Amino acid sequence: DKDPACPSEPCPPSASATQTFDWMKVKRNPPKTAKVSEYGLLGQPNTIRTNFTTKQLTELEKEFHFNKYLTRARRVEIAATLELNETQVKIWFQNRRMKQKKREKEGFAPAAASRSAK
Amino acid sequence: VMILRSRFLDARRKRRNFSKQATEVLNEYFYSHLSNPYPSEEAKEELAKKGGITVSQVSNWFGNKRIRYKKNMGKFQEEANIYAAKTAVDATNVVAQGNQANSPSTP
DNA sequence: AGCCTATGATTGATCGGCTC
DNA sequence: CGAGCCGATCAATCATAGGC
Repeated sequence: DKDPACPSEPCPPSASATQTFDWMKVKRNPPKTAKVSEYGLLGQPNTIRTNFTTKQLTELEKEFHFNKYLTRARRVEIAATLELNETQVKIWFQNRRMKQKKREKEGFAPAAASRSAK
Repeated sequence: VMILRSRFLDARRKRRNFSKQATEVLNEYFYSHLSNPYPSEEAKEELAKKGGITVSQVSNWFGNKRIRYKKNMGKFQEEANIYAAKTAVDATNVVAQGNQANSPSTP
C-alpha cells in the first residue's frame, strides 16, 4: 500500500533505486519428476528435488565407471533396479559427465595459488 | 528418519571465504552489469585471474549472487549503491550506436 | 559457548541450442 | 519431428566461517 516513489508501476515489493531486470524475474518450472498417472490420489507431488540414496549413488557411480554413456537397455535396467525414472538416470549421467569434465579441467590448474599467504 | 545424511565428508567441508580483493572484483562486475550479470567464459577467466580464484569459483559466485540477489533485492540495495558509484558501464539496452566507451580492462 | 546470518560448494533438475 | 547431449543456470540445501 505504500509507494514511496512509484508513479504507475507494478512493483509489489518496492524497488527503489535499481530496477528489476528480466533475469531477476526468471522462474524455473517445477520438476516433473512425479508420475501422477497411477494413483488416483494426488499422492506425492514430487515437485521437489529428489534425494538419491547412498545405495543408488553407489550403483550409478559404479555404472558410470563402466560406461560413461548409457544405452537404452542399460538405462531401463538401472532405472528399474534403483527404482528411479529413466529420465532421472539419464540426467544423472549427463550431470556426472559434466562433473567429470569440470574436474579434469580444473584438477590440474591449482598448481600455483599460495603466494605470500602469511 | 533414514540417516541418508551420508553426504558428510563430501568436499564442501573446508570452505574459505574469498579474499577482500576477489570479492571486490566480483561485486564490481556484478553491479556494473546488473542488467545482465552473466559474464562470458572469457570474462570469467579474467575475473578469476584478477581475484586469484578459479573459473568455477567465479561461476559459483555469480550463481549464488544472482539467486540471492533476486531473492531479496532489498537486502543488497546498500551494496548496490556502493558499487554502482564505483563503476558505470551499464548497458540496459544496446540502443543507439556507440562511440568509444567499452572494455573496462587493461588500463 | 551459543546462535544466527553470510557465503562457498554441491547437485537434481530445467532451459535453449545443436546434432542426428 | 523428437530424443539425447552439452553448457549454463537455477534453486534448494549442506556445512562452515564470521559476527554478536
